[in-house]
Amino acid sequence: MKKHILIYGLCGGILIVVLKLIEYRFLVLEHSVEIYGGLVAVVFAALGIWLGLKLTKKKETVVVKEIRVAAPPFSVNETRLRELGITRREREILELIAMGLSNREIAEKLFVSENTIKTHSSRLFDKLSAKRRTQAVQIGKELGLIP
Amino acid sequence: MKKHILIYGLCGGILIVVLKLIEYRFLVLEHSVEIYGGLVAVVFAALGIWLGLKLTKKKETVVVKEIRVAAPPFSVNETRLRELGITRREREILELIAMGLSNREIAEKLFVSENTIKTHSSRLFDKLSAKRRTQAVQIGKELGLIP
DNA sequence: CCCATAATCACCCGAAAGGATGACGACAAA
DNA sequence: TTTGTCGTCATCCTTTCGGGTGATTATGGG
Repeated sequence: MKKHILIYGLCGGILIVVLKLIEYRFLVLEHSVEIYGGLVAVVFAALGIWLGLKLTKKKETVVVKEIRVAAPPFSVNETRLRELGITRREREILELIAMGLSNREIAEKLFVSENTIKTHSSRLFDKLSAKRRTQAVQIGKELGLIP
Repeated sequence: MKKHILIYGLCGGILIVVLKLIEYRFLVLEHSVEIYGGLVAVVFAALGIWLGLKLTKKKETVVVKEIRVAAPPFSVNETRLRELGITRREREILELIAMGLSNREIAEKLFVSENTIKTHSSRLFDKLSAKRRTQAVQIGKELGLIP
């Protein structure tokens, strides 16, 4: 900032000197004072505008717009799955449970017996420390196991 | 914008006239030309700065920052609640079911009998066309009844 | 090839959930 | 005042869930 002011003053000084010289050598006219004033005015006005622009140039107003993303991308938390020792089949069944299917419906969907689903879900609940399927769903969502 | 330029020019003219008068009446000194030039310089520099600021004032650079919000604000879909004729109590119980609580736990939490919870949930499932509590949760989330 | 793991299935039993129905008091709207 | 909704509670009964235990079959890694 001080640099600007220095340059500014320097320009003024130089200008005055230059004008002085010009006045005494080439512009010895009738209205030299008016011309002189006009020139000074023009030059300093230009400098002022330039300075004004300089001063406000970097003042970008950062408007932070919070944009809600429509479809938050979901990816299965594989790490947590491994941590808890949950198998693919178990995770798959958790997903179907979250969709509101009964054990029988899941069994039919996967072409296996209902007992199989029961064992899978039992082990799943153990690993998730869940006592009910609704709780398993809630925990599963929290851990990023299901969308 | 044209108005600004007009004012600008007008100021210049008035200034010159004023300075002329001053020069011939009070400031008949040795370095009157320098003083005159200096005054003109100062005034026009000020005007230039002002003009520069004016010109760039509204040029705010809008930077759009996309921020993924951790907790998307949730508001209950009252309209859908009314459409389905779901009461406050029923919605409240749906929320507790979604949290993974059993009927007994909900009953204890709300200081009512377990039978009451069962009636509420039964009516709720009817209104949601759900056959199971897990399904009710899934539908409830889809309809924006619960977060 | 053998072993560990995953997936499959069965049976039993108790607990939880769900369906149907009836009832009662509070409270607000008509 | 009557009517309707809401919240409450109960009883009976069926279905679903969940725990426990045991067993068989693939399948892939060492």
